[in-house]
Amino acid sequence: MQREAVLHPGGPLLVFAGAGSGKTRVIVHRIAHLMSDHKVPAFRIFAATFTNKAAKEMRSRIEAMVQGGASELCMGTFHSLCALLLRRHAKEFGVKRDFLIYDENDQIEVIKSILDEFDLSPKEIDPRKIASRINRAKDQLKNPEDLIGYENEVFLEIFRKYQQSLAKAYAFDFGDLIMQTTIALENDSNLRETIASRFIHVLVDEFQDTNHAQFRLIRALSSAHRNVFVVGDDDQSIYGWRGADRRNIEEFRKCFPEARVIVLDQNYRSTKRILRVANAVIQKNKHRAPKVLWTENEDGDPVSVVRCASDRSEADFVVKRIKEMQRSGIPLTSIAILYRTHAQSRPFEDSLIAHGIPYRIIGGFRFYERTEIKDAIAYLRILFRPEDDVSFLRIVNRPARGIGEQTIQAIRQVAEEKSISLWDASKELIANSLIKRRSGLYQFIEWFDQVRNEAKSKLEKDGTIRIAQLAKRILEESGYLDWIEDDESRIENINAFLGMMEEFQDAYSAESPVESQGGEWGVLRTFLEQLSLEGESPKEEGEALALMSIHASKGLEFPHVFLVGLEEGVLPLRASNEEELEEERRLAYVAFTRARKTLTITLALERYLFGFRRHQQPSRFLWELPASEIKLDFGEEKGWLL
DNA sequence: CCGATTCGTGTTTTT
DNA sequence: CACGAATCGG
Repeated sequence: MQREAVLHPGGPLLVFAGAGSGKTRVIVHRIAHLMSDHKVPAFRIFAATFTNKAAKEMRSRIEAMVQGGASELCMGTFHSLCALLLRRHAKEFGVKRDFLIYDENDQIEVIKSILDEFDLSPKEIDPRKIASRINRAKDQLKNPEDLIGYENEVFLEIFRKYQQSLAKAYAFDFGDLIMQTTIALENDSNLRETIASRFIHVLVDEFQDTNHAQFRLIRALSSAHRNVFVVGDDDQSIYGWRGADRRNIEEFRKCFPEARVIVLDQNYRSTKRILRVANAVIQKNKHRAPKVLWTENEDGDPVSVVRCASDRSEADFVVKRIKEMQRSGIPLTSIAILYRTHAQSRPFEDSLIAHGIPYRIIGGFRFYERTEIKDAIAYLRILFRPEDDVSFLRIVNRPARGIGEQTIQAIRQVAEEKSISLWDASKELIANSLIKRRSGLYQFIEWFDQVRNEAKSKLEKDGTIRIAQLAKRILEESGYLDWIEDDESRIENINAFLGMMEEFQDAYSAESPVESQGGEWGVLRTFLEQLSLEGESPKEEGEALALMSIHASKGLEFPHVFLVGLEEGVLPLRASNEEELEEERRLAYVAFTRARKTLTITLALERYLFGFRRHQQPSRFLWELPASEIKLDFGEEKGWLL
């Protein structure tokens, strides 16, 4: 069946690919096949993946199969691909080529400013909830006007203001990237013709986790040729909270009635026992396409279920088990600990450190989310885009320059009246001598303007500029470094960040010396963009154990998996309705099916949760495990509950 | 206006 | 527990 999918002659194809059925392999081979046997030029293939990391891996696997050209593939997340299209065809899309990308933190800051302006405290209205509602609207390709009558006026007013703020800063949020691209393609038939006829083949991985906007994008992109190849598994849809719509699978069949459907239900990854456990659990979901994965692999060991007294002893147990495995020659890289929430990693980290076992946390609190790194980024963004109010507010008084509430309000007022950015409003105040020459704001604006001008003229003269050097200068002259000098780790982080910039620029100028689309600030802009789109570059070195959330484990596999915290309130974390419960169950399913050889499930009777020590009930999912495939382990105590 | 301190609140998952 | 917001003295 894999072969059928790879060699599919053309037209729409829907591949139902169960966990471990060789989904990635099929996509990789499919692309390689198109390139070498059908002579499809790489740049005419559009392939959307779930993460940029996955794209990178696939790209290098394809590179190894075809001789060269894989670097030309348009492959990445929907967000990166849309950013690419919008930039490359900025004129046709009617957008500014140098747009910034706002991530969720930026969104929250914008919303907070708006709430402030409306005299609403963040207590009455949760900015995160607003952000989420805005994002969900965009997933449906809806703007505020489309929602009149469906959403309350206050929200719509905030939404409108929010869009204005982004427009002023020439910024797009994640939702805009998809929405702008899709709407333009749908409404402008010339543009659609140009773009859609360029991409002869459209491939989509993890199709079950696409949202409605992404579906419409796929439809528009494949309108010319209908060579659309989607791969997914409704049982692994775990991003409903982010707007993913599993109905896209049915929608696809409606929209492409001639589509061929191929089912990959042979699993090549796990043992029979692990698979039986996973199958048994997922079958409890009512809303799914019926299917049963099978395998020719060996039976393997029973799945162990271990009850521990507390979160601490759960961690100690797992670490003890890992030490035993290590002694018997199992490499740490073949083991993973999976949990529902990042908060659960703490006790494991403590225990691993105590035992001197190297580990790596995937996802979670990221480097670039540290305050000092965010500050540095904000300085760079203001340099590149003075109209970026979010960054302006962030650093205008860090370090303290005597610019407080009063001054900010004055700037805000001018900005509001003239409908300009805070930066321009500040300049306005200075020009009208409403601000004293000796004031902090005056000095700050003058100084920064000078830095920007010098950098610009240097760029014009030399054609290039070392961004790390520039950043260093800014952080020094602004007094930021002195301000944090007592904090050793912050200084270190800043230095690491500067190092990242150096590295990035070397790689960048080696890769695209001439073709640096995006104007004179190309390097800087691309650097900032990568930061918001994919976070820091992953440094994967050395023999280490992996810790990650179940979400982050999607698409990965490990010979040995520990799934921890199988308790009510942890997994399932919430189950206020059937829809939510089923998504939690799919999460458990995804976790089970990461394991190749052994799967160990643990739970604690007591754990720290919400600041309290709480006694925990075993997860309802434990009762769904087939007794014949599992081995109960009583841990330290007696009196098993099941 | 600054910075330190206290207070209170609220906790998923991520492009 | 950890963060941000409110508060207060300088």
